[in-house]
Amino acid sequence: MTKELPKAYDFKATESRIYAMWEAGGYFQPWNDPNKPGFDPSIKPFVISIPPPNVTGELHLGHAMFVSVEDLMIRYHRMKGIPTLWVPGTDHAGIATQLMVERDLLKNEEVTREELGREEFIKRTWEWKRKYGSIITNQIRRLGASCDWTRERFTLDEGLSRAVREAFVRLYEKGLIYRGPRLINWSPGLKTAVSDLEVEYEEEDATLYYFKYKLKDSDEYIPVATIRPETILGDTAVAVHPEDERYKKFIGRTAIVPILGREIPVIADEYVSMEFGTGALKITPGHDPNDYAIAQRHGLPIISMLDAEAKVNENGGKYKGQDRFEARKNLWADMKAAGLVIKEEPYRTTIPRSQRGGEIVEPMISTQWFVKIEPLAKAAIEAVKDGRIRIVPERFEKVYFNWMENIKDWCISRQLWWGHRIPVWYCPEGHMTVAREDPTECSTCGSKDIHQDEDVLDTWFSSGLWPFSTLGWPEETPDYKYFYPTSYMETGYDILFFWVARMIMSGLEYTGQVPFHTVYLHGLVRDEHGQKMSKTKGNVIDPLIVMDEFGTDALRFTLLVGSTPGNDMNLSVKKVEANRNFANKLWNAGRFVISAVGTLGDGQWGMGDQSAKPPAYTLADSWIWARLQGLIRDVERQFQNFQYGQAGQQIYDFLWSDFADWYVEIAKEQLRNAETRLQTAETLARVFDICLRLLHPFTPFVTEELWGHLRSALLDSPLSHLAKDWGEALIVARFPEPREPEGWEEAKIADFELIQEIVRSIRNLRAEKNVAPARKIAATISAGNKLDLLESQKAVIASLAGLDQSQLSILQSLNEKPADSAILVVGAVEIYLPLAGMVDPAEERARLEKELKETEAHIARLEKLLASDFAVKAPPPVVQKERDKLAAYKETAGKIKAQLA
RNA sequence: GGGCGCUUAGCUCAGUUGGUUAGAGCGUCUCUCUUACACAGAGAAGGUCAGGGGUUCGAGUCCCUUAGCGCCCACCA
Repeated sequence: MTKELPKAYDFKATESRIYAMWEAGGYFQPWNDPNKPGFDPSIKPFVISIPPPNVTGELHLGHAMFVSVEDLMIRYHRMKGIPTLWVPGTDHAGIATQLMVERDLLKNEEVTREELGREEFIKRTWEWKRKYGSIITNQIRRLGASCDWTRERFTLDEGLSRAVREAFVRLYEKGLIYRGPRLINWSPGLKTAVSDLEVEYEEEDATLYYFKYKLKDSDEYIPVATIRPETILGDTAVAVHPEDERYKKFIGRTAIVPILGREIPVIADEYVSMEFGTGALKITPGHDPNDYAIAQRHGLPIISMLDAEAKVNENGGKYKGQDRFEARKNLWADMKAAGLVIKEEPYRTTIPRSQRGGEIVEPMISTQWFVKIEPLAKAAIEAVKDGRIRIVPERFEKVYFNWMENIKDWCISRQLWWGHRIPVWYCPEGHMTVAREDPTECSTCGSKDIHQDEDVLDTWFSSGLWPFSTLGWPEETPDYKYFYPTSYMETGYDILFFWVARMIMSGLEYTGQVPFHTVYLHGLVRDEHGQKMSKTKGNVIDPLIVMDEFGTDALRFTLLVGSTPGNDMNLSVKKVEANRNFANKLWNAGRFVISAVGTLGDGQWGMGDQSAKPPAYTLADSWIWARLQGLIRDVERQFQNFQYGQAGQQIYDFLWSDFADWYVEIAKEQLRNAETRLQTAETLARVFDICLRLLHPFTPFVTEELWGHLRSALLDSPLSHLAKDWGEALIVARFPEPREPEGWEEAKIADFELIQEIVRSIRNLRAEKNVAPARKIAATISAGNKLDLLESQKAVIASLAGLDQSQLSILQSLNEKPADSAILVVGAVEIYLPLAGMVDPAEERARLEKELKETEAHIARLEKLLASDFAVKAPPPVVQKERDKLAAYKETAGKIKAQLA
C-alpha cells in the first residue's frame, strides 16, 4: 500500500525538494563528459548557452519565458538519451550595474563614484556582485532550469576576460579594430558613448525654428530651419541645392553665424531637399551625422560646441557653460532681439533617446574604438544564406539580412568603469601597445611610462563571445572541443541584433565555425491586453508572485502553450490559474492510477490468481493505447518543427479528455471486475507513465513527483516488471519514441467512437429531459450489425450513460418498439429510453424530425460533393472518407424515417 | 520611406505540407458535493475565421488587394 497522497497537488512542498534532488543527483550535467573517464567523443551532444541575465537583475517574465523554452529543449534532448549541456551564467551588464551601484553609493554613503575613485568603485561593484549576483541565478533555479551549475560563468570572470582580450587583440592585429575621432552617439547623462543600437528613436512634439542666415556685406539672408537652434554655435556652412533658383545666386558667398559673427561659406550640395523646410540647411558637422557627411565632402571644418555633459564649451562664446537646452533658449532670445528670427512652429519629429538613461542623445565628435564590421557581417550573412544557421521562425532571416547588409562600424568603447578595460597602453610618445598580457613597457619605444586606455568595452562585445568563451576558448579545452559549436540559440527577437548577430559574427571570426546551428526566437510577454508591461503602467506580472500562487509548472506551461515562435504572447494570471488546475488534474489522475496499482496485491478483490489466463484487452484499453500512440507521433513531429505549444496543447487534451474523462471512468468499472482488473491497472500505469514522460519537459516538477510515486507503487505490486527498467528519476527517463501505427488501431478507435457517441447522445437526452444524474434508467438498444460490439461494451455504456445494466437490453433488431420511449439514432443504432411520464409523443416526433432534417442536409451536401469533380480529383482516401460519412448519414436517416412512419 | 506581424466564439489565443460540421482556456446558462480531482463532472449556448478579388474539385490555411492595430529598420533640417 502506498501512503495516501493529498487531494490537491502541493507544489510548495514539492518543487524545492525535487530541484534539490536533481541538482544533488548530478542530472544537470552531461552524462558524456570530456573531463571524465569513459568519455566517448563520437557521441554528438546537445548544447545551449543561456542568454546570460544581468547580474544585478531581478527575475521577470522574459527570463521565465526563455528558461521555460530552453529547459524544455534541454529536457527533451536529455530524455532522448543525448548528452546534454546547458551552460548558465550572468552578464556584468556595464551600464546597468554601474548605475545601480552608483545610486546605491549615493543613497547610503552620499558619495559619488568620482569621489570614490576608480579602483575603489570597482572593488565596491565586485562586492555588490558577490552579494546580489546569486539572486538571479537562484530565481532561475526556481523556474526549474536544469542547467549545469558546475559550469556557471560570469562575463567578467578570469577566463572570459582572457577571451575578451584575445578577441580584441586578434581583431586589432587583423586591422579590424581602429581608434579615431568620429561622430558618435553621446549620452550626456551617462557621460559615455553608446552604439547605434542603444539609441531609440521616438516620435515626439518639437518646435521647428526658422531664422535668417545673414549674408556678409549684404542685407540679404537665407532662411533656415532647425530643431536644435543651439547647434548654430557649431555651424560651419549653409547648404542649398545646386539647382535651387531661389538660392543659386548665394552659392560661394559668405554667411554670418548669428550672434557669434563667424564667417562661413554658402555651399551647394544635392543632399539638400528643395521642397523641405526652407530649402536651405545649416551645417553642423560636429553634432549631426548628415552634416558630418556633407562636411567630409566639402572639406569643411568641424566644430564641437558641447562638452561631455552637453554644456556649451568655449566654442560657444558667451553661452559657454550653459546646458544645451538653456543655451537654446538664450540664443534664440538673443536672435529674436537681433531681428534674426522668422518664426517658430510646432513640429513632430523623431528624437534620439538613450536606451538606458532615457535622455536625449547628442551626436558628438569623439575619439573612440570601433570594429570594422563589414567583413564580419559578410561572413555572418553567408552563414545564414547557405543554411549553416537556421533561424526559427524563418521570417526573421529577412530582418537579419536587412540589418547585416546595412550595418555600420561598431563603436565598442565606453566611458565607464565597470567592464573589460580596453587592452591598450599609451606612452608619452603616443605609441600604442596592444597586448594580451599587461605590458610593462611600450612595445615601440620601450618607455616604462605607460598607461592603459581608460575606457571599457561595450558589454555586448563580451556577450558576443559567450557560446565559446564559456566553454574555455581561446584554450582548446576538452569542453570547447566537445561542446562547441553549440546547438540551439534560444532568445527573444528583441536582441537579435544586439546579441545573436554579434555572436554569429564573432563565432565565425574567432572560431571559424558557426556558434550554433539553429536560432530560435521567442516573442515578448505582454499583459493580457497586449500592452507592454511597465512599472509606470502598473501592469507588471511578477513571475515570483505567480509561482508562489500557482506553482512553477503552471507558469511554465502557460508560457509554452498558446504562444507561437516569434510572436508576442499576452499573459494573464487567469491562464496560469487554468494551468494550475491542469497540474492538479494531472495530480489526481495520478492518484487514481497509483491507487489502482497499489490495491492490486492486497487480495481485496480476490486477485492473486496467477494461474488464470490473462484476459484480452478491452476495447477501452486498446482505444486509449492507440490514441496514445497517435499522440506520441504528433508530439514528436511537433517537437521537430519547434511547435512546442501545439505539442503541449495536445498532451493536455489527451490527458484531460481522453484519459481522465473517458478511460479513467471506464477503468473504474474494469477495476471492479476481477477478470479485467490487472490489465486495467497495467494500462493505466503504462499510459500514465508515457503521459508523464511527454509532459516532463513542460511541467517538470509535478511529473517527477508523480513518477516517483507511480514507480514505487508499481514496484510493490504484481506489475513490478513494468517499472523494472525505469531508473531512478523521470528527468533521465526515456522520452517516448513514436511507432508506426499498427493495423488494428484505426478500427478500435472507430469502434470506441461509436460507443462515445451513444453515451453522449444518451447523456444529452438526459440533460434535456432533466433526468437526475443519479437516477439509473432502463434502455433498449437495437444494434443491427453492431450487436457484438455493443454487447461487449454493455457495462461501459451502462456505467457511462447512467443506465441500469440489468434493465439494458441490446438486440440485433426489435419486433416491437417499446412504448413511451425517447428514441435516439446513432448511425444504424437505435436507442429506446423508456421514460414514462417524461415523453411527449409530439415532442419526440418534433425532435426526430429536426434530426432528420439535419441529417438530410448533410446527405444533400455530401451527395453534391461526391457528384462534383471532387470525386475524381481529390485523393481516393479523402473521397472514401466522405463516402463513408454519407453512408452513415443515410443509415441514420433511414432509421429516423422508419421511426416517424 | 522601407520591411514584418496581427485581425478566428463576449475576452485571451491555438489552428505548418490546403481536405470539406473551425478548436481550447476563461466567461455565460442548466444540472451534480457520483468512492482521482468542485483547482471537478455532465450538458448547452456562442464564430458568414477583418473586407474584397483570385488560384483550386476544395481556402481560416496559398496569391493579390483594401482597412485597422502593433512592431522593427531608416540621415530629411
